[in-house]
Amino acid sequence: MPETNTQTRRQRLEAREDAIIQGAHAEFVASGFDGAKVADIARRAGVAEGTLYLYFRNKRALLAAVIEAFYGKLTETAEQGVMERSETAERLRFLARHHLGYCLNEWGILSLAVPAWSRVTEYRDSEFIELNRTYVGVFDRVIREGISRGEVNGEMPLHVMRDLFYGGLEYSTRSYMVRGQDMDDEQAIDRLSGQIMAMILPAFGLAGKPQSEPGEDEIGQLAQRLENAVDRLEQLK
Amino acid sequence: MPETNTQTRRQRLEAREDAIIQGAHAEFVASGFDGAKVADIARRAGVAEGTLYLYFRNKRALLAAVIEAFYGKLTETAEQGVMERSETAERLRFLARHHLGYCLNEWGILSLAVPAWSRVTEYRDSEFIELNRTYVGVFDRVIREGISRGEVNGEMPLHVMRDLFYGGLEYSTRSYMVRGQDMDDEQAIDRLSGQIMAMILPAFGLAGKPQSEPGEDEIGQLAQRLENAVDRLEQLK
Amino acid sequence: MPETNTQTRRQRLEAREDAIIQGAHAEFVASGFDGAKVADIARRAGVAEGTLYLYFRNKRALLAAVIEAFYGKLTETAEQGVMERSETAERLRFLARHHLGYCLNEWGILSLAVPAWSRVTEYRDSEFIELNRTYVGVFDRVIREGISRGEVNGEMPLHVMRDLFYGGLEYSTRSYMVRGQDMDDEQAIDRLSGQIMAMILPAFGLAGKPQSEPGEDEIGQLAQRLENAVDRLEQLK
Amino acid sequence: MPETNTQTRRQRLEAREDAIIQGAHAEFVASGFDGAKVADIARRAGVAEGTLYLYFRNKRALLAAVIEAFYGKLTETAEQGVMERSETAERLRFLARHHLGYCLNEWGILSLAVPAWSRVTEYRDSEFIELNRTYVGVFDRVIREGISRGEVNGEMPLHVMRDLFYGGLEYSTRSYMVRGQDMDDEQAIDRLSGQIMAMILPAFGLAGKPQSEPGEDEIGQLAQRLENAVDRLEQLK
DNA sequence: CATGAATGAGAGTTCATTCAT
DNA sequence: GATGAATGAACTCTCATTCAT
Repeated sequence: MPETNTQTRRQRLEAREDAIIQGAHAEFVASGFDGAKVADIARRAGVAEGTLYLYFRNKRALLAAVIEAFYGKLTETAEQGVMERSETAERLRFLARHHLGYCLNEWGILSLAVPAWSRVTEYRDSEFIELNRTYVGVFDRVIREGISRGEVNGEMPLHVMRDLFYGGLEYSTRSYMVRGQDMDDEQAIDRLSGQIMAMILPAFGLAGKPQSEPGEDEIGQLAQRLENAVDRLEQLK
Repeated sequence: MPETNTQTRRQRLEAREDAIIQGAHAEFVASGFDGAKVADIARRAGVAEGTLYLYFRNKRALLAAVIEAFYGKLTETAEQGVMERSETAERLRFLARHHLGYCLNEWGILSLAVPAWSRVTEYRDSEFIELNRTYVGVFDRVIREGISRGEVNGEMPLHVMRDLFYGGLEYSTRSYMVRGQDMDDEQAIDRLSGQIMAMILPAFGLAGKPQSEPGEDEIGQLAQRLENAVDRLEQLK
Repeated sequence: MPETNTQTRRQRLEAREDAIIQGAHAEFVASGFDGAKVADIARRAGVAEGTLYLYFRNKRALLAAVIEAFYGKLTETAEQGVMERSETAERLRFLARHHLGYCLNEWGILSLAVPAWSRVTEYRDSEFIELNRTYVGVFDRVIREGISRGEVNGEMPLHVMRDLFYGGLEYSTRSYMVRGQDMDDEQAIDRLSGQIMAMILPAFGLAGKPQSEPGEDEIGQLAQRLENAVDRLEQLK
Repeated sequence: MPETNTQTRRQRLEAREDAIIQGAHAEFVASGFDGAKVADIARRAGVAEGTLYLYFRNKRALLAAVIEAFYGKLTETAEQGVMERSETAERLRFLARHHLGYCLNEWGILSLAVPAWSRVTEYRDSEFIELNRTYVGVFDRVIREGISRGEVNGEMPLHVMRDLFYGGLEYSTRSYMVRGQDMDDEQAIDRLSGQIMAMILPAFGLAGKPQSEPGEDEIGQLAQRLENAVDRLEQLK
């Protein structure tokens, strides 16, 4: 009985903490750190304002918890997806889709950890940096293993590959969002990650896709396109 | 006399406006938008607080002015640098160094325009987006011309190339800053941009350095040029 | 059995109440009334916060209990010390040392009852006043008995003697604490109370100490000093 | 014109600062430091809450200003009153009435500086201590001069005399207020200070009132005067 | 009886904006 | 046009008190 009670109580506490983190997550995404009001976080979480401070020292600690939780989930699912695949190219394509998916839905969170990066002096930032480092560690391992397997060109610095990979993905998320979502997100993720990977994989030394090998077929395609263009021109006339 | 006066007065006003924008720029970079205090901006600009409101409706308008001025300079210098170079690879290398240089020194400003992107509803954002579009237009033109010249592989969508280029550069800026500056910035810029370009240029179809020696590949090049011509024809439509 | 139980239970309750009062005492001394946190009192007492409210209606009642307990002990020990002595001078010297000792160690508590005195309207104050009256009643009885014995000069109002006695002691405690404790407390108590009493006892009509009675020796000393002074004057010349 | 303007503006600022200090003074006296609400201080001063912070960094600084202003006035008037009198006994009687008057009307303020004394670690306290030291310096000088004139018995430590003087006065203020004001304050001041001084002056070696009638004690007096002369001679050295 | 998580009113403080000079 | 003192709404955080367990 007491055990059940304890169990129940502890569970309730954890459920509450989760609710608070979720509420904070939503509010931070919606309004940014400074724009987020503690009162609104509390309302979203369904608790009183004062209650927040039983779980987190202050607003900043709340942000830290949110980011930590987010990176935790991100890293875990990334790791899992990688383990389920064996080929390097496949793994990278998965990581790209995975990252892009989170970026698209929760763009705000990732950028919440960033502004702090500009003021390097702030010591708390190291916390976020560490989380990020752990996350990109998944990518690093994939690449290292690819190199040792001879699938990946090992001549270029790992960190450059990483920067290109994540930078390209995140920037294209922004671009996509700015263009305005004209297709559903699933499609967008597939398409965007596909395009990015089509450029990056070869750069990494991995054949983008075995796909159509260049050859005489290209000439055929070209001929086709020329004919189409001419058709259209004729119509314009 | 009155003309001189008017002239002088107008100049004085513009000088003030510039001073204010500069002060705001510095303060925004140092503290972010929410962290920036109007009082500090005024102090940096050497004017009274109230004076700011004679020139700009409110803090937000001040930010808009700062970003506009920044993008203006950014675009102008980019354009100029491109014009001074003729080869596509050279131009891209310049754009990379140029962008990286601004990123490194004024990281904050670029990110100030971004957070708004997450809240797509905010109508003012379109203003910043337009500025950014104009800026990256420089890159776009370089690429289009490169394609039409046959220097750049025209198979991949332009926006993907752009995302990879700017995304890779900005992400590596962040990485560099996080690692802690262990070399002076000039060196860092050369090195980082060099590494990024070493990966990107080949991906764009530009031989990193040794460049494609002319030879029997002429048929391929011909095909490429034909294809580019088609692209342009299609765009004309 | 039930009696034993009741007995045990009652004892437990009293022990708890005492623990709470002690904890509150310590916290109040350390932080003052407003600065004291109920949570800290509970921690010091080793009970839960809510438990405090089973024993005391609120924080204010807790303070009342603390002060009452403190004055109780103060009065009791004062009374006892007086009874163990018979001469008025001895008794007063004891009371001085006794009061000073408490002042030095528990300065905070006495002053906790005071601030309320400034807001005369607060009705609860009478409670503290009564406690203080009872306490100084010990002094009053000593004086009255001294007067009736002819040891004390009965011409001056009792309350003035009391004010001088306690006021002098408490003010010199403050002075001593401000100067910074440069001697151990036992010494300080002896010395301070000695000095104060040396002035007060004669004023009360009690010979401070039998000490050196004025006589012809004074003239000898004076002669000596005059000679010394003359010597020095001659040297100056 | 500009001078007049400046003058006016500066005067207005000073007037406001004074109003704020007065408002804070009243509120602090009425409610104590912790009990005082900044909002109420602002209302009493007739300014907005934010305005307070243009003049004083925070609530604590406000208290410091209040106490400083109070001690300033206290010291000044004390000094002046002393200068207008020449006999030591007269001077002390004046100081007593003077101190008592302030105590009676503004009891709260003096005690506001005290609670901090219990927590000796707080560095700001030294500020208050210094103010108090300056104030009692007036008393000290009166006594020292009295000693050098031979009017005051120089055998006892100065700080003990001081403690007795101020302690007695303040304690009797409290007693008086506790008893409930049954007479008007002017009367009370005269009476209380008279009673205290009647005990203290003799203890200081000053004949309370009737003063020593001249007579055969002439030899003793002569000795005293000689001794005083020696003192002064020694100090000249 | 005991607990301690939950509450929410209320505190001090900040700062973008205004307006009398 | 320029100033900067004044404003007051809005924020984060604290903590005495309550009450379901």
